[in-house]
Amino acid sequence: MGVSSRVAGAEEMCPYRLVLEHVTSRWGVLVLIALEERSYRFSELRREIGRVSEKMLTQTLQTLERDGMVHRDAKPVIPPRVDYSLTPLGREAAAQVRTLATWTERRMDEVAQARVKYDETRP
Amino acid sequence: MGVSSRVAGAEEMCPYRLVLEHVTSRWGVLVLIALEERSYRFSELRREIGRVSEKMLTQTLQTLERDGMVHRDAKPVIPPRVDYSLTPLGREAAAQVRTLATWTERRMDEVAQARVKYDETRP
DNA sequence: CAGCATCCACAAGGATACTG
DNA sequence: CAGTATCCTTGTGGATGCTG
Repeated sequence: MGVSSRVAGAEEMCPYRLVLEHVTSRWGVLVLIALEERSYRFSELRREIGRVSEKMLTQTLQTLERDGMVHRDAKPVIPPRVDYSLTPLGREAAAQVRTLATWTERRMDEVAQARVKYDETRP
Repeated sequence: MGVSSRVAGAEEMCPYRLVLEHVTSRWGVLVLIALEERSYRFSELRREIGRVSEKMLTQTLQTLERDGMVHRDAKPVIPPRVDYSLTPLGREAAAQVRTLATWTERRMDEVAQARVKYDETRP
């Protein structure tokens, strides 16, 4: 997910698929779910999510801000303070994503069972 | 999305996040949505989705099969015939993913507007 | 603190050729 | 037809160093 919203093959893809990918991307999901609870400062969010490089968090936040999902509030103070929160649109997205994430979590043992079956029938 | 379910950094990730990524992956989404309507043969599905490399489709199908979302029915005939369909678990996943996709599609003009605003306030 | 710019390694993913 | 195997290009994303 690039700053200018580039993804492999992005050019020939219908626009909504692009937004879908932003929202369901690796860090997109986590950012949305985190911000659904409350607003976060940059490095606060970084710690909350864990193991995100600064670069990826920045890119993710910018992409989601550009898509109108995230609101960025930069306070003109020193040292800089920037708060991130969800827009109403982002809030809807977050709810959907969280639903999917929760569903996945709750179905994990079914998945695990399926994997065992799959694996034991081949080398 | 690799055959053995590898993703960058997969090792240090909680397992459910991995499944979530399979389901929301580029081709995963499209496969699930397509198979929700009806079952497909391999190359039928390839045409339906469009611009998937054979390799990616194979990988995606195998991963989703291993996760217990997709059922693979290989008929022992010549020429080979393989039908793919959704399992009950896959059906649930597909419904969620489709909901999210539909939501995204319907919100596209809000996103578009947000982008214009975002873009016009910077070089 | 909150970023941006750069470099770099590795993995995703496409193209091609081949097989059961 | 439905894949597998291989090569090769591209992009993703981490690490580092610098700035307002």
